[in-house]
Amino acid sequence: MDTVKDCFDRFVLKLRRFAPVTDADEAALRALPLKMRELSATQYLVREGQLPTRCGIIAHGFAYRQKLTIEGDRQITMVLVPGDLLDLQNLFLRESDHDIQALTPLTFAEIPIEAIREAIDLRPALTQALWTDSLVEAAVTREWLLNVGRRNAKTRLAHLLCEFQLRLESVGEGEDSSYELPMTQEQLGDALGLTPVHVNRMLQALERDSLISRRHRRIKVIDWPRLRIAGQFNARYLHQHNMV
Amino acid sequence: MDTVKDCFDRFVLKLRRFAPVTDADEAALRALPLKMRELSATQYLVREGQLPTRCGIIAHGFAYRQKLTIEGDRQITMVLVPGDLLDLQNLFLRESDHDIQALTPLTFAEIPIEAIREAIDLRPALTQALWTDSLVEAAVTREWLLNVGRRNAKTRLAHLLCEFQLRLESVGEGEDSSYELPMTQEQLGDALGLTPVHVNRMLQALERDSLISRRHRRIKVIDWPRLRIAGQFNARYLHQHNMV
DNA sequence: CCCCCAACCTAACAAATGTTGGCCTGCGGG
DNA sequence: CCCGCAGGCCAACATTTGTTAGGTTGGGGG
Repeated sequence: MDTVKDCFDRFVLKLRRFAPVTDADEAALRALPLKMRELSATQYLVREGQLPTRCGIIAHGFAYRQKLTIEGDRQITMVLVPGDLLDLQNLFLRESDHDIQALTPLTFAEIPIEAIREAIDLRPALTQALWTDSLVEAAVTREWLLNVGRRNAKTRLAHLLCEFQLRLESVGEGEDSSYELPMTQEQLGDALGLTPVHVNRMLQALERDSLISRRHRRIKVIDWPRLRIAGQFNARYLHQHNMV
Repeated sequence: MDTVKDCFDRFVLKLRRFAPVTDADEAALRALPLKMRELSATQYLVREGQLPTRCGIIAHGFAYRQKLTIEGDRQITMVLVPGDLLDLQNLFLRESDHDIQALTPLTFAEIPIEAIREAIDLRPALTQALWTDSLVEAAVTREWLLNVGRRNAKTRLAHLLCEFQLRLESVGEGEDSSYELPMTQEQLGDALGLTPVHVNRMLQALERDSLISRRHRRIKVIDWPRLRIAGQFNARYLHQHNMV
């Protein structure tokens, strides 16, 4: 299997949802100098305060962005899936304002920031595609803020599960309404602003309501329509049909 | 007084914190076709689901981005101050995923999206400046997510007050450590994921601790160092020294 | 093959924050 | 000049979510 190809296939597939990408643009992306790298779970890709000079695209595995309070409480602000850009923001921002950490064993293509900068200078379509990607990420973060700020624990969790289902399906990782959710309940809590104990209670509640079933860490969505309602889920913020 | 000049002075001042903007770039911005518009408080600039075709820059007054749950609970995801872009994301995203609403009477320069698109096609420096601006906005949203998800009510409120102080100072609206905070306690609650009753309690707590004083809606920061500590405030996420 | 540890689960209790309802105040409009 | 009403304030009580602590389980490493 060709990891580099997988990586760019997913990446380009995603960009084409958001912006026009011609075959020539795609070729330019695939021609970028890169080095495939691997990390084991929990390793850091970027730490807050660092000045990174590379950018990554996930081929396999998951990662997440997190921020810490002074007391060490953690908020996960985004989960990154295959095809996602790891640290595009460092194209223009000097210091990273958050950590990026591997959630599972991770394979990614590492590209020098300078190479990306040259590519977008030459190809306005790539500027549009990447910029749009960062705008969509901001939209997802806004939705998470609504989720954490204004929805109760059960709704919040259901919403997150809906989002994963859609995002994983869209990169071909979710089969017949079930998917591997490689997060501990503690990490789910850190994404939702809840304690692991309460995440556990709410997972059981969703299971009791026959919205999902669980086996180890595989989530199976049993009743998508009702899960959607339970999570007040409206996919607009994912902007997946931006190019219609 | 020249409102258009005020508006662009602040706007360019802000961009120069983030990205190199030459005098020629600045001239190109100032040459954009625009129409000054005014709105009264509570009027909407953009509604979720709309396809806006214009972009605004605030000259005077405040606005905010908000999202609503199905039940009508509101989360304010960002407060916009003079010099801020009102809806740049609509440069590339079709449907707006949130509302933008005036918080106070508002004066802003309205620019057709097409004109901005042409300007950035001609001038890569403007692409960088505006893109960076949207990255900083995303960074602020991430910090708010941390704030709402992982900090207690008092810390959260103190953090928000610190952020306002800095952002207002940086556009010349905060004098001698006090500023007009034109938000009701209900709106503060909607920004913090709290009820107005609890915002009231926490404002009183901060006042009792002699960190701030209040007179109507004017906030005076009495003890900035201690307010910073109380709010666990670290300004890194504002990226105000990106160009150093 | 077994051991060990991380993750999961559970329950009793504690605390933070929300809810309700009512009163007070000041300001803008008639 | 007064009236009405939005915003602020307050207190009693309700609820959600957090805390602590301990027991259970399953899979990877030795």
